[in-house]
Amino acid sequence: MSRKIFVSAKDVADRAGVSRSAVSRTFTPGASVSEETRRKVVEAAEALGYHVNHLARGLMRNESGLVCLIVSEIDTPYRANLIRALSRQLQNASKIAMLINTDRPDKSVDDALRLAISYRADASIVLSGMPDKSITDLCVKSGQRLVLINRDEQREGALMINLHDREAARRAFIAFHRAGCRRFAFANSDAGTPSLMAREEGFCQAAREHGIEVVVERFGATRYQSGVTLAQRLLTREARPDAIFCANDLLACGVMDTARHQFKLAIPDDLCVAGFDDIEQASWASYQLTTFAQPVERIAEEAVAWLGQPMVSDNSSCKLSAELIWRGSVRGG
Amino acid sequence: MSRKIFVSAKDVADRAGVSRSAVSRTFTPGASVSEETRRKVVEAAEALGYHVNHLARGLMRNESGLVCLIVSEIDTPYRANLIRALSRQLQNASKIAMLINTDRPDKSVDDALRLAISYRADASIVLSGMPDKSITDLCVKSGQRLVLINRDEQREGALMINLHDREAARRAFIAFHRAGCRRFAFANSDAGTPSLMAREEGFCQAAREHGIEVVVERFGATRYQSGVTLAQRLLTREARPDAIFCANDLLACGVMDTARHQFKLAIPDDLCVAGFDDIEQASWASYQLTTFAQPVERIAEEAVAWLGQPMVSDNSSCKLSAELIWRGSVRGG
DNA sequence: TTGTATGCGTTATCAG
DNA sequence: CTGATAACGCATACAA
Repeated sequence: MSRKIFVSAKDVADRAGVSRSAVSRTFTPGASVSEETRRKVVEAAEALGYHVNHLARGLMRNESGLVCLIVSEIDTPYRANLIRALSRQLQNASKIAMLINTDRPDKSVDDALRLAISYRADASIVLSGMPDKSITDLCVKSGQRLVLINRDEQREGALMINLHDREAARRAFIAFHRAGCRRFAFANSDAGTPSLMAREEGFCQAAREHGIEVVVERFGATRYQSGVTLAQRLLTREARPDAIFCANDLLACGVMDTARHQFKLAIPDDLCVAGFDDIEQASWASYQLTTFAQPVERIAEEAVAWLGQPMVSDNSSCKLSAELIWRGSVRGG
Repeated sequence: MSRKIFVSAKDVADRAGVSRSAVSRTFTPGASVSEETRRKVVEAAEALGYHVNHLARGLMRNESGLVCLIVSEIDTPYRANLIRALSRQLQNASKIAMLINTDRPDKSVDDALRLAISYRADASIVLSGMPDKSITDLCVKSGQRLVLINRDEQREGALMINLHDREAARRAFIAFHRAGCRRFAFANSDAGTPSLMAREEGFCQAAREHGIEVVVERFGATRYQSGVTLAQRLLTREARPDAIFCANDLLACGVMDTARHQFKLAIPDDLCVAGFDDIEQASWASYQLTTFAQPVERIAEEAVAWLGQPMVSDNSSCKLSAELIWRGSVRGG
């Protein structure tokens, strides 16, 4: 057990020959303190290695400066990218990100939010899973801000950031159709996440309006390996699809690799593939995947900006568009 | 400005008809409290939605439960994976990760450590950059634990976790040599990170012992795009290399894609490639990259375990081995 | 086992 | 502009 010895404002005050209040004011932006006093305080603080105790400050101000990021599968390219953007923009707003990993099922989102409350986080941003209404109500009642990204569910007092998934999926269908594709498939995981389901429904809906039925296959986690399995199932069908829209890029990469290496298909000649997210790998020469870019920086921007605004009682909503990125995995363009 | 209203231990005490201390004891593991009192307290806490204020508790115990992760380029596969492992294992140890992004140069590692001190973090784990000695000394003097991963520099009182980079690089050379390769190259970024340089030196050293000179090329960030440029430089040389060892997998992916698509080379027949890290993409069908796996879980394990041990004054060191993963990008095996 | 009193480091309030 | 004093919510030594 290491007894930590931190230098306090009192130590600085003693050394500088001023009161504790003077020290406090020196480190509070916008407080009135004479140049002479400030100089003495800063000098003493420097010499002693003093740093304001944010725990105590948070206790007083009832504002910790902590923002809780609740997320699973951090190592997924899209998630990692979003976390990067969020942590950067939070820092710009003088806030600091607490990371709560909900990979383990027993560490549920509800527990994570409880932890956020314990640390008196100014806000929580949920990127994975969906918290229970009772716990989100508690957050809001406690005055904690709540942001739900791609969760697509109503929560009193929270900000919901979503994409126009259905519209994007519709555009994907049209692109395939113009490319001369005739047998359409949708490759999905069995996660059942609202945004993934919206893409599936939007794609099928658009096809139906053209009198075309889509083959839907769902399997496993939303990862590369599931894409492999999905491709094996889809490409061994009697009427082999010539267009596969994947719920996200990770699945698409698995589908493309399997189509090429196992089934010896040429992309886009034999098979057109599109994905969603625009992860870095989509632009790699091996894939050149046509996909929809999530506006990651915009999402982070909207979330952080909302945190700076005064609280309103009813729920806010923010709908953003995904940009179609044309690459070589779909003919034409 | 939202005035946050949290329920305090006093509120719970009033409702339960007991003293504040009884409430405190109920939520302090190992404190002596009667079953009857505990029941009343828990009931009242449940009803009111009470959560212990970790800020105040940290203030008292001088132990915040916060551990600071200092890292740049979070969206890189290897980093994201390490962060995932660390955050998970920290949670198992009842600690919580604060993420500090040092992407922006003005947000240096030193500033990050200062922030960690301000939040009275129990420890800081540095994954990127190298803090100044004055600031690490301050950390240690303040009783804050410090872990440096792959930083390869001595710091009083810190734990340094490193890999046997040189030995791994030596094994890479031997593998190439056995595969019949004759013209060796090393593809590095110009980041100059100790671990990257150690791999370069180890590879060159091993070659020198066989009387072979290695062509070394360094360029840009340690990312895919730099791999593209490096391949273009190396593969247009008069004596084209038939073996390229890359400082990490991201560079290797860029090198492989460029060798195949731009230079129409077959891997491993015309060119053998190996990397380092064993990121997920290395196992994808398009790459099948022979590489060295960083023991990510072990690294996280060692770091977290060390945090639970009593502090010692001198510095600790932990050297781990990277495991050679044979795949198809090198002949033989 | 329980309650009372005190202190942790900070900021806000108020008198000077 | 400055200094004293009262909170903030919690844990603990001590007395009961």
